[in-house]
Amino acid sequence: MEQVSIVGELMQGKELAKKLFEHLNSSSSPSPPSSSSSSSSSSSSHESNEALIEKILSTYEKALTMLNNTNIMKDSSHCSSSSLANGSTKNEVLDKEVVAPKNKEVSKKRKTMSMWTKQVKVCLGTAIDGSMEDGHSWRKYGQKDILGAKFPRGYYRCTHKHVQGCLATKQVQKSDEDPNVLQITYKGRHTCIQQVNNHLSKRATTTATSKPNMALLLDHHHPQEEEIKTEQPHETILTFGSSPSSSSSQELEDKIDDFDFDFDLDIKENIFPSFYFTSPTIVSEIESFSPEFISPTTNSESNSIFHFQTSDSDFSENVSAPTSVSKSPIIAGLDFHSFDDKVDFDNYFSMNS
DNA sequence: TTAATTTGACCAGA
DNA sequence: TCTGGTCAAATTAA
Repeated sequence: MEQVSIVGELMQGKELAKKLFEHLNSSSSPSPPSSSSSSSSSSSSHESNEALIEKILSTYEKALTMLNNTNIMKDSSHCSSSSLANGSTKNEVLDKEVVAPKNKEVSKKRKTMSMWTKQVKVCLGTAIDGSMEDGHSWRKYGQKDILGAKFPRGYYRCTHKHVQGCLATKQVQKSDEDPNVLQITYKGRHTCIQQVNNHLSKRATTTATSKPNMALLLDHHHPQEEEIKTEQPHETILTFGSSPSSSSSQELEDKIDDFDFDFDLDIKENIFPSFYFTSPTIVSEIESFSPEFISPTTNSESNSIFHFQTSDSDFSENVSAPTSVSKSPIIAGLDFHSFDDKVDFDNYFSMNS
């Protein structure tokens, strides 16, 4: 039914990505542009790149919207206690993206904020302090006893809120049923530049030390970041994307610069880095297409998450850190690489309203 | 001294 | 009026 058109959209996206890749290669000067000076390239080239990016996003959005339409709340019940690969961490992912995004407008103050929740299983004694590493620095700004809940809810905002106007917040609350489970609800997206730079610098390191993509698959198992890096509302799709809150041309330009930098690191060297979905709904939907469509993870314990690739666990917010290592699958013959953390398919999928 | 956390008060939506 | 979310002063930690 819709699968054909979804695949078609994805194929189109791939073609556009190829074009963009070629475009970037052809337009790159002998000396690679720095992240801060990449915007100095010809404006026409820049514009066409932008147009390509928009097309790519459009195709992916269509595909994901189709997926979304055919897969609403398919699974929210399974709760695999997937162990971490190295077993050295104190935290453990219980489930990811357990709750579908709640796009209800919570209040006037945050009426445009998308929400999504994850559950994280923690060891006894782990405080409900929201300090579990998820790639962001959070500052607690409040705590409330919630009616009907055994445990108080902690409110956290991005540390860079005041400096950079980052509006990302999260709420951390122990589950009533299982105090070992933290329910973390994220709201808003990170717009803090430091966050982006962290991605890039970390990934730059990774890329420099691990040549092929496959190398990225197997490395970087940061215990504290095992848990989850899951984000973001749909407006995050690209870091330079269509966030309503980051619509200024300067921001856009900055982010495009970041994007260029990404290509320097990732595309020019190796094609696109891979991505992986974190939402079980996406995974199950894709898997339902065809057994051959995706080669599922071989990890038997991680049945709730399908990772297209585990790569740099420092992808921070945009991707969910894997609980286990899985190989990079080939989707319908596509070498389905994407723009790394710049493209958040998961959010795209889950946050489309 | 600076940054982070705590906690009571305030605000807005239901 | 109740409740959840946020603010901001006081407190604590680094």
